[in-house]
Order: sequence, then C-alpha cells, then structure tokens
Amino acid sequence: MNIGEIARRAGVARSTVSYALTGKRPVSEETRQRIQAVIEELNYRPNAAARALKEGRTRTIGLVIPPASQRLTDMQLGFVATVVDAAARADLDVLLSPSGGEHERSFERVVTGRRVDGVILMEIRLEDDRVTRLRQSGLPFVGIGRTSHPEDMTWVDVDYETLISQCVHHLADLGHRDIALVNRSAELVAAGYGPGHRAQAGFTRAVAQRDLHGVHACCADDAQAGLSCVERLLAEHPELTAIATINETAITGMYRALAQAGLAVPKDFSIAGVAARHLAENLDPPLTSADVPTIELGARAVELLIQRIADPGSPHRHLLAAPPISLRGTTGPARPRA
Amino acid sequence: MNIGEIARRAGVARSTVSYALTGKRPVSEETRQRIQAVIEELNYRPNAAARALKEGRTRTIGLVIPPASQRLTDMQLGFVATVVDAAARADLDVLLSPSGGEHERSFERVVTGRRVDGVILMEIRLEDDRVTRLRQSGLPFVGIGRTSHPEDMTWVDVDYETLISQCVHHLADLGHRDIALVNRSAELVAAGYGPGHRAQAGFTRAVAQRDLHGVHACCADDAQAGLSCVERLLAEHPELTAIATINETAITGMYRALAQAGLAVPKDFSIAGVAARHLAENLDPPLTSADVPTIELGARAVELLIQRIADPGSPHRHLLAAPPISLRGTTGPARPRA
DNA sequence: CCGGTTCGCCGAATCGGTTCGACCTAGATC
DNA sequence: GATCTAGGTCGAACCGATTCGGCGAACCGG
Repeated sequence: MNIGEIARRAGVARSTVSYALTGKRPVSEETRQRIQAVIEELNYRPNAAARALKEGRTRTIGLVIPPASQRLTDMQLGFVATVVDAAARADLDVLLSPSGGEHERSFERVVTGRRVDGVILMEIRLEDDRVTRLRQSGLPFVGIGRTSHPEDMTWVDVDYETLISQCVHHLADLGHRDIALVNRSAELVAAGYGPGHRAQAGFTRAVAQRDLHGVHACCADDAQAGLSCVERLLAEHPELTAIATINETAITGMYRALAQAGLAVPKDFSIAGVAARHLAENLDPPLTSADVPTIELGARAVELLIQRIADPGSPHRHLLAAPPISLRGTTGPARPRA
Repeated sequence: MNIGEIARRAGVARSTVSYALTGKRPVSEETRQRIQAVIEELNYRPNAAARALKEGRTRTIGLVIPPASQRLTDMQLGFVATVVDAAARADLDVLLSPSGGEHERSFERVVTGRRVDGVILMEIRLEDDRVTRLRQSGLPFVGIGRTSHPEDMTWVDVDYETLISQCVHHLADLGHRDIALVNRSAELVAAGYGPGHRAQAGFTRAVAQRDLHGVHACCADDAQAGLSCVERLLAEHPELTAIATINETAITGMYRALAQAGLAVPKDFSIAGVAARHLAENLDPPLTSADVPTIELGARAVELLIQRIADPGSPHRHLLAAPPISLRGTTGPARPRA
C-alpha cells in the first residue's frame, strides 16, 4: 500500500503520483482522476516517516509539559488544550513530552532526534537548561513563560508582576493595608520558577508604593496546603485583611480556612488573584481575578512557532499579557479583624 | 550529522556504527569505543524518521482525546497524565490527537499515516466509528472505555454500572428512599456515551432491587449546570433526600444549590458519586465516592497496548475497575425534608 | 598443512516517499 | 517549416537509517 502500488495500478510512474498529490507539477486532469480513484479504492495515505525523511520536516511540534506527577493547574491545562487545538487547525500533530524528573530521555529524544519541527516549552524557570539545550540544538522553540534573559528567545507570557501589583493596588484602594501574597510552592520558587519570582517582585513593589504591610507565603499546589497556609497566616498575622495570590489550585483551601476562622468573604476578608477565568467563575464566591487569556496565548504560541519554523532567522517576538482585573465576589472594603 | 558522518570520522562502515549502537551484531570493544567517542563529540542521535521508515515502527503511540473545546474532567486529565507518564517510562513518545468536531483530519492522519504504532482511545461511545476505523485499519489500539460489543477489542474501563448501583445501595442502607441520579450532559448520553448509559442502567437496577423511587437527570459538565440542575430537582421532587452522580465537574455547583436551599450535607441531604480521588478529597465536605484508580488504569492501558503491538494476534484482554466506595463526608442517615 | 568455525567488518539493498533533469508531444511564433 | 515554449510524464537519485550476505583473518583440531 505504498506509492509504488498506486502508480502500478494507475499505470503511471511513482513521481506522477507524487505530483498529483502535491500539485507541485502539472498533471493532466484525466491522469489525476485515475490516480485519485486508485487512492480512494485502497484508502492510501503517504507514509509519514518516508515523507519526513525526504522533506527534512515532520509536520509535528513538541509540547514540553511539567511531569505528570505534579498535577497541572487549570491554567496549564488551558494551555495544553489550546496548543493542541491550534496545532490541529494548522494540520500539525503534537508530540507530548513530560520533562523534568525521570523523563530526561523523553525530552532528549524529542529535541535531538529530529522528531519535531519545533517545540513549545511550558513552565520555564528563570534559569532553564532546557532553553539552553534547545538553543544549542538549533531547533525552533517558543516559550510559554520566559527566562531571566528573555530577549533572545521567542515567548508568550503572563505578566504576573504587573497583575499582582494591580491586585495589591486594587486592595489598597479598598482600604486594605495588611496584605499577604500566597505564592506557589517553596520548592518551585526556590528552583527559580518565573511566575513565583515575578509575582513576588510585583507584590513588593506595590506594597512599597502604597506604603503597606506585606507578608509573603509559599504554598504547595493543592487545597490542603492552601488551607493550612492561610490558617498559619491568620494566626501569625492577625492584622491581615486581604490576600493576593497566583496559586489557583490552593484557592478552595484558602476559602475553607477563612470560613473556618469565621471570616466571611468579601465582608471580613478580601481575596484577589490571577487565575483561569473558568476557575474564577466557578468558585463560590466567584474570585475577583485577572483572567489569563489562555486560549489567546496558546494559539499565539503556536502561531509564533510556525513563523519561527518557516523563518528561523527572524527576530524574536514577545507577547506579555496583562489582562484587566475582573471584579467578582471576593473583594470589598477593608474591615479590621476582631 | 548522520550515521555516514560518524562512520567516516571513526573510519568504519555505516553498518558498523549501526551495529555498535544496536548491539545486534558483535563489534570489537576497541571499535565500539572509537565510534562512541565520535558520537559523543558530535552529540549524534539517529534520525527518527529514517529509523521509522526502515524498521516499520515509530516508537510512538497515539492518544486520542476529546476535543479541547469541551473541558476535560479531572478523571480524563488523570488518564492523560498517567498515559504520558507510563509511555515515557517505556521510551515511547505520545502523539496527541483531539478527535471529534472539526479535528477529523488529525485523527485520520494519526490512524492512517503510520505515524504511530498503536492508539489509546478515550471517551468511547457505545457505537463508535473511530473504533470501526481503527479496527479496519489494523492498527493496534486499546480503549479507555468500551463499546456495546466489548468482546472484540482490548480495553480498560470503569464499571460505572456496578459503582452507581453500589452508591444507591449504600444510600438505601442509610434509609434513603428517594434518590436522584445526576448524569453527564444530555447530548453526551444521547450520543451513546457509555458511562452515561451504564450508570443509568446500574441506577435503574438498584432502584428496582431496593424498591426505591428514582429520578434521572442529565446535567452539563460545569458547576453552573450542576447548580441549576439540583435547584430544579429539589423543586420538582421535594421528596428527594439523596443524589448519586458521575458528573465530577458539576459537583461544586450541586453543593452550592443544596447550601442555597438550606440543606446541610450530610445532615439533611446525602451525595455519593464516582470521581477522581484527588477531586473527592478536596471538596468541602469531602465526597463519599468510589475513587477511580486513574493511575492504575492509565498505566495498564499502555501496558496492554505494548503487548498488542508486540503481538497483534493475541486475544483481547479487558480490565473493569470497580473500586470500593470510600466513605467521606457526604452521606448520612436519611432525614425527611421539611 | 588444510578444512572448518568464528569474529569483525564491509558493501549493497531496502524502506517509501520527493525532486530534478530529461524527454516527448502539441501548439504558438516568426 | 524551423524554433521555441509549455504541458505531461518518466526514470533515477536521494533522504538516513537497518540488515543481510559475504569476505578476510585468526584460530582450531586432526
């Protein structure tokens, strides 16, 4: 069921079948139809490996995701879904590679075995050796996230620094003066996880600008951790009246801790954050948050990667998203705690 | 940077390099080291396409997921994560293909372009033409889920029928006599979505066995739908005191509807369901549910697929998981509603 | 000293496409 | 009527690996 078989049955040369399929040279209407008929009869489809070998490209992109062991956040899932979707729309397949931990081989295979034409890299650290490896391999890539030297790579990212800063300003406008930032896990931040550091920077900046009192806390990515984190914060800092957070996954736990402490949201305590819209809207009460446009960012990442593959020498482009804060049900005027 | 270049620099034939790498024929220790040195110096990795072409296999498996447009449930995500993980562990890459909707081409490419050695298919309908296509293509595949004729395919699945039946029996044991089943969306059920139908069958059976009064309701996969669905159920069936459900995504909305109706869980109203453990544990109160062992099922699916690829003629195997119900905080003795 | 193994390696064929040069024919141009 | 052009097709080379048959050298027993 290869191109030779088609050619034989249609009574033409293999090259003619190829041209009939690709249209790179004219083929008479009559011949084309004869070939087409045979192809449909045998349900023939060109062998992807053979084509990739000769053409030097695979029509496949790699998507490097965090390892499965650590649960993906709603936002990360949104990225994966839209990347797959956008790629399918462009007739590209997506090869998944869990990087980090024990799966080095997977990343290595994808990067170095010419299995893909380009890579989209998620969960980038400020210093990220995967970026280094990709760079020296010459494979086109786009980051969802960026390193500390973002100039010489192409990326899309969420402007956590600005967004957390805006959250703090919003809370300050409501009269809050003692605000905590609930960050992602301590390990992630220690490992140089970009959003964690940038959120902290934005928090520090805004707190200084408004002359507030800020508390920084790390929190693992699950509801249980959110609960105990906020319990601890409330105990150690009785003056707190508001939280800003980028930790989506822990939010339900944070809600629970506040409820258990007898604090009503937003009457007694306010929360503002950065989250996927879907998540924010489905919380109870719905979260006042900057809604990360995952769909747009994911699609844009694919688009940029396609451009990069087509013209690897083109200048690097960047997209920093800073969506406005959607006021929902979790922020209100400050009220001193009992 | 191909095998010829390595051969040249090492002063041997290309075939020798190949044998040194694969070990399929003996190569002297000295020659092997010389070759190895060149390989490491140039950071050479064999071209995946060329190898796939010659070997006739790609060392890649396809994972067919529901289209991104419909959000994946926690359980589905669990499957994706563990499949990717298990595949990576077996040195297999995973090609993602969103099927359904507008992405027919993606599925077609994966199935028919010999891009993968086998396929794992998720979200299977009772009658599923993707199964038909896979079957006639001769490509090995494993279902996570099964059709209405499950004998002649290999699959792993969750025994929704038994599990929902057990939920009902558990609720009946607690004295509940008026129970609703909250199913997945009406469209999904109408389209012949297996879990929906099997859950309904189990529900009907248990209700009959215990001589109960059962109400069946479909509900879209989001919190908002869960809220309005339960609101409606409470209004139309004031006698209800318990819900059994397989709709993970709608559960938070269901909680909210009960709370708004002034019904405390589990004091005034009980809920039992089938869900990913992670989700059940993180609800407030934690859900009494049969915890679907996604990790085991996903890993097993990969394992079965690998066997099937190795020996396509081997008999079909099946794994039907019926985990026990974990009693958490959402079921208690029946108490007639006001 | 000779026939038979074994070891280590080479050369060539092969997988299934794409692509380039060449050829033939028919119609247009002058 | 000779020359040119364009359309339509063919044959062969090529992409980068794997794999099979075979060949020379070393080694063995008789």
